[in-house]
Amino acid sequence: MASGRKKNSVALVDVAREAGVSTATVSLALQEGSRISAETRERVRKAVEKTGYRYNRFAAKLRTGQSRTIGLLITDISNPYFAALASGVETVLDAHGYMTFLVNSGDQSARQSRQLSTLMEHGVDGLLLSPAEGTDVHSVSELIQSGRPVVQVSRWVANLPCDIVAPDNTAMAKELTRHLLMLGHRRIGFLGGTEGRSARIERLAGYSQALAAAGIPLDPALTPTGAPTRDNGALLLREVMAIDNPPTAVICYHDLMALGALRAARDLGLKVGSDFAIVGFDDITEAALSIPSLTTVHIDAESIGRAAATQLLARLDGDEAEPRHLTIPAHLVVRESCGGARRQ
Amino acid sequence: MASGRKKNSVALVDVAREAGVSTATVSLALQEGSRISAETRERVRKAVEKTGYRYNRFAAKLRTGQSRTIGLLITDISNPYFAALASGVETVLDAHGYMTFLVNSGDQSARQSRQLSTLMEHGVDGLLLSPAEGTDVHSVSELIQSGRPVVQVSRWVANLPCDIVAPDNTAMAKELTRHLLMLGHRRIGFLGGTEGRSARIERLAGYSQALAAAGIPLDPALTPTGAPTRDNGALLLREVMAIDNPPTAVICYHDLMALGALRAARDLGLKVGSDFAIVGFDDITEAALSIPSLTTVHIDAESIGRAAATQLLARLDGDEAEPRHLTIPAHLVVRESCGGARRQ
DNA sequence: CATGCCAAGTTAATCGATAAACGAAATCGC
DNA sequence: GCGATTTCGTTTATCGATTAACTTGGCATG
Repeated sequence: MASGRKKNSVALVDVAREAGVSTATVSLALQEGSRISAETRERVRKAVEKTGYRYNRFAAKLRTGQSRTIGLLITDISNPYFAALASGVETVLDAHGYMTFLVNSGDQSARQSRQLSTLMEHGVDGLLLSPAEGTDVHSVSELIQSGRPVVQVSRWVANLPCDIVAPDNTAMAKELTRHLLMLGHRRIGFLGGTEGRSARIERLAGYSQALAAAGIPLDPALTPTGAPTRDNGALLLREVMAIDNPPTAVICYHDLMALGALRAARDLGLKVGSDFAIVGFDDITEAALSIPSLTTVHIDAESIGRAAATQLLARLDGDEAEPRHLTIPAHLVVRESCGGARRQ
Repeated sequence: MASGRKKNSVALVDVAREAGVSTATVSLALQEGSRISAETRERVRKAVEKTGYRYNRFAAKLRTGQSRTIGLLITDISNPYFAALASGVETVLDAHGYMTFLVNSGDQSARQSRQLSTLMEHGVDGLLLSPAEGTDVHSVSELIQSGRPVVQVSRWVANLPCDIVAPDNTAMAKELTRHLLMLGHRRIGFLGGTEGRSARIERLAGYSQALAAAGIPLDPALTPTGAPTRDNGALLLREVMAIDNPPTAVICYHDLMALGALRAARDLGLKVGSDFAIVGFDDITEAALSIPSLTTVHIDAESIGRAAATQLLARLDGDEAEPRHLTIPAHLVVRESCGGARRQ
């Protein structure tokens, strides 16, 4: 078929030959708003059709330095929250002709560093990062210094000159805690999340503020840390229920942990929804369907993903303003697991 | 810092200058087992270190035609089954130096076609595909004809010259049905999955075989189709329960639908686990945790992902054998939702 | 000593798209 | 009518890594 070329792929030069113009003309004709007559442009279009030409992004990248590719590095793909977030990101980027490299660090910082390095090698134009526990700031700032915009999503580490898009954790935790206080609870626990993780710090802050406002002292025994997994939710609940003066309500770091805690509560014989309250964060699909259904904070992961992607696109478009910290609103969803007034 | 070059990136030529050798030497030194002395190789290694050189895969791709990138195109990222599958794929490919483009078609074939095209443009070396409903065979075979190996995962469409890695749907559906028969059920439904979808066809086949063996005729009213979503699980259960002679047990296309059906059953006042049986496929995490917990077929999505990735790597390595259909074993997990013997 | 051979490196062409710089024809202004 | 400007296109260098083909020096062999 193709004349005497070795590769089976059709290149710009083949289209040019077919259309009887130079490769430069073809290249220009394929870009919007360039100085090529409508007539020639049409001829090129036909030649492209006829030859079955396919754009070679690699060659273009080599020349222009743009890959139209971005990296989305998250910590846990099996968490529906991140699945939704990824879906939001993809929607926006896809609409702007960008391709997304979705990478899963499994919350391991060493793995994350390797992945960052690979992403750079693959020439991503920018990065959306939900940093892993113990993230090495250096490996990220190397990326930033190479001129590629980075946006931290959902979680963040300090001291990085980049945008942040995250839910308003502190405010929501405060509201959630106040709700429990209003229901009569006085011993309220806060379970899980890793020490030093931004989301835990912020949520714990909101929790503390609400307690302080109610004149209740903080009790460290009620706020154990733990990696954010379902199993740990169960584990930490057993832990706080074993202390001398156990809580009557617990706020879990997120829904996945809350669902684990729910399961453990059932095994412990606690009547969640009447004797005992368990609440979470995120409002993943399962939260509405569990028994009892989970009171939680609805965080629209999909729209956080969209917002983060939009922000990244703005940066790629040349927005040079100071790093922004975007806060995405969330709202309380009261369901069964927090019960009515506490039975005493 | 860098002498007089425009781009801030360090290229092979910079390393060569630093090490006092030619770019060819540097390139060769960086590849295993090439004819470069240990001494020179060491010098190059130091120069790489010193200059902060980073491999440019785009330039390499342009020359060699290899991107060390593969596409993983799935239908529903929010289904934990696919999340696990993706995780398995990534593990294997990552270990072999490949990067994964994870793309989510949302089960829309038009979107999938566009995404396939984009993936080609981005020069993926191969593709792992879980085809969307109504997949356009042509768009996939174009990819295959361009010489890139494709492996269909979990689901498949016919008439494509490529490998298939999928669970043994027929055998497992047969076993599941037999289990329900053994428990005394005679009216058994099969809910959902889209008409023509491979997994539905296979599972329905196993179901039919088991019924036939028990001398029970097929009743089309008991096997409604429907897109595989949680909501449809609920919908279809209501549908079959409204017919004249409703079933006493239903097999759902997969766990997500089964969980939807479970919810609907509760609303309908059915006592799942004693009066009524609901079973699924996949054994997603939630299946073990629902109330009642779900009897299902454990399909290890992660290992299917690993197997598929391994198969793809073999093809990329030059394996030219005839297309294979790999069947991954699965096993029945009996939990609460199928009950003991049926109350009559 | 001439010849062949090997080991270690180098030269230079190549992959495919882009865009700066240039050229040529057409149109305009006065 | 003549220089100036606009319009549409082409020529060509470039991005960075790879590798076939070639050079060079060292060593062995007859």
